[in-house]
Amino acid sequence: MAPTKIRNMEEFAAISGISRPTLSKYFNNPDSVRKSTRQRIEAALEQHDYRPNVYAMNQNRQTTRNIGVIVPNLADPFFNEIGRAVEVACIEAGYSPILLSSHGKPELEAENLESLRSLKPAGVLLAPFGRGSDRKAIEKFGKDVPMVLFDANISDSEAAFVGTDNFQSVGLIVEYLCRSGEPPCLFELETPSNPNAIKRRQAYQLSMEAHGFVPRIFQVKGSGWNFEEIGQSEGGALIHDGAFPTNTVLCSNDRLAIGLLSAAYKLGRKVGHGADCDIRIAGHDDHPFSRFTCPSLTTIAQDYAAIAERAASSLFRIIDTEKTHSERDETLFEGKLVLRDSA
Amino acid sequence: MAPTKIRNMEEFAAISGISRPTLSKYFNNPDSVRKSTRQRIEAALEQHDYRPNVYAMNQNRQTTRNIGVIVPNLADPFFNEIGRAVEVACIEAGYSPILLSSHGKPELEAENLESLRSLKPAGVLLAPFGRGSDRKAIEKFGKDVPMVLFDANISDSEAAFVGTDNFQSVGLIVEYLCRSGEPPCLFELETPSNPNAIKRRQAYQLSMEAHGFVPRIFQVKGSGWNFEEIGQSEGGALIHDGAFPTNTVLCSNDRLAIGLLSAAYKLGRKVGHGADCDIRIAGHDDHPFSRFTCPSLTTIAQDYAAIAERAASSLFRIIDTEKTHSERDETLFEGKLVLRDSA
DNA sequence: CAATATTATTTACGCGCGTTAAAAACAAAT
DNA sequence: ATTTGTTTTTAACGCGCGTAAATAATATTG
Repeated sequence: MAPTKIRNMEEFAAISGISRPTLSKYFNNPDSVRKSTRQRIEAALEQHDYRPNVYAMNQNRQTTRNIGVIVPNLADPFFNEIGRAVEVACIEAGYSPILLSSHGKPELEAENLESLRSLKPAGVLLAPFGRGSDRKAIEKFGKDVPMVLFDANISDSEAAFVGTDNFQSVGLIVEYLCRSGEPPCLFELETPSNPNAIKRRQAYQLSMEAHGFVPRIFQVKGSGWNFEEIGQSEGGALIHDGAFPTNTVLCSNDRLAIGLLSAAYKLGRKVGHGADCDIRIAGHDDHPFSRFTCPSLTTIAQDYAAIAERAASSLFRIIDTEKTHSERDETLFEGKLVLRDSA
Repeated sequence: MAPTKIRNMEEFAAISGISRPTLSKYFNNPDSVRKSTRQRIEAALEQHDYRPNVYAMNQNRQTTRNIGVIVPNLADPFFNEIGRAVEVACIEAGYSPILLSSHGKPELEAENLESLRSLKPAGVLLAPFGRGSDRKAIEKFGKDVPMVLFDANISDSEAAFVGTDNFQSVGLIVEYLCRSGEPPCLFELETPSNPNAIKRRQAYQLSMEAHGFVPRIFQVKGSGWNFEEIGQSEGGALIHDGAFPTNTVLCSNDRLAIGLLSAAYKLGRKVGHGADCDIRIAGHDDHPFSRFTCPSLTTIAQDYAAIAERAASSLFRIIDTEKTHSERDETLFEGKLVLRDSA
């Protein structure tokens, strides 16, 4: 704001009357200087608006204050929300998050990891694809950089993991569906792109057997991220053919359910738990749009906020203690049943 | 991949037999060295996998190969898609895009601009809030850094702009609705967060008058980005009260329409253009979910790809010619009518 | 007030690369 | 083979900051 433009820390030292090493300390951690000094610096800062050169700052550091956050697909509202929550947690802890999306392409995941490497991040929060992930690349990366996995786990990985307890959550909704009507069939992809899908299938089977019912699983062709499309076309075909042995369908995730709802509507089937309804449809994840589907979708809400918060704080702990892999810890949060109109 | 770890360009020069200045030239533009040299470098690169230190590279540069991309809200699928398209265009042109979301908060827009500034970007692609934007900050930024606006324009700005011709697109759908049934009312927010909404309202009025109908505009309370919620609650109230004078409602955007569809469903009104339908609902933007609503949504598709492509290439031209603001050019692409089941 | 602990200053080096100028090597063309 | 034009090498400086060691100044304590 002042007439004189400050070019570097040297000049700012001269104009503020504070030595450069002290300024350097201040910019790397304001609390590392005495209060009176801090106030003098901040006063000068308000008048001259100088900002240290980021590139020069980080060049000699072996590690920066950057935190890389990688999600498989930002276009998916689930990852959008959880990615955002993680970002906020990082900012609050004084780090600079860098949110990267792999846009549904597993090969981009490894690329993102590599491009993060050159940014010398203090740590990385990764929501891996699972199936499609380059496990070796991730494993290798985890050895060099503190890393916490979230949402999707990678078995036999040494990295910490934070996610939802699919056995608990699926158990919850299966129990509800069995109790309130006909036992559910499971509707999912033939080649699930997400390891959670595998856990959910197992959980469904276990849960059904626990209630004395025989599990009925319907796997449809299709891969990738266009779940709604697949749910609509393949799921619609199943409805049309009367393939489901009961009137209740549990979808592996909400996006499939949204497609299935759309198909049911097109076929003139009334969805819901009323006496006049033809079919019940439930999902998993509490997708932001699930409240606005027709009818609104009964589903399981994951605890986005808790997962993000915990993933971030786990990472910070690892960064601080420099113990890249202490005891392999795995934190699972419970899902909550969200009762709406579709089931 | 080789046993020896290369620490810096000096070492890579030694091991590859190429002088450091030549390597430096190569990394800044591979085409600036002779083909035979380039091949030697690339051969060495494959064996030793060395990557220049990004921070050291950029420290002495006044401008980098980074391109900042700022959108108001990545959680909105529209901005997600167009943001991604812009990213791809930048990568293909050899730049490193940095995609930032303001998360629906106008104040974050200015912050993002500031944090970009310290990254010394070669240019910035900005989709501004419009109404809520800090116009002065944007104007000032545009004087320092090459900038192209997209999606939403800022009047009396000197920056180039690329977007959709709302007059054309709204004219198109109004014409269709008038021709195929009762003339549409307009459903929108009282305080639109996006300048496109204002243009669309004007376009609606003009278009209705051109067809000899009197425009009927319904503005509901609510601001922010929870369009579906507002569409559902406020729009639902309007339907319930029989406030709409005709059976056709054009929504200012698809997300409002999705909320309105949800409300109509809850109220038991059949949406569509069939003889047995109670109401027609149309939107604007061709939201990714519009194909899966019940019924599927008739809307206007913006040409995402063209807008992104053009915004990026405009920016590159400005960067190359260093003429920050040549003739103020404004490029508008046409929207396409997407006929589905809702209207 | 003196003794001690904490914080700031001075001085100086190094990081990895951009960049330049002059010299050398190389390629193309007469 | 010589000239000319282009590319590479050599040598050297600087960027803005981190960081370390020694010294000086300032707080804290009894």
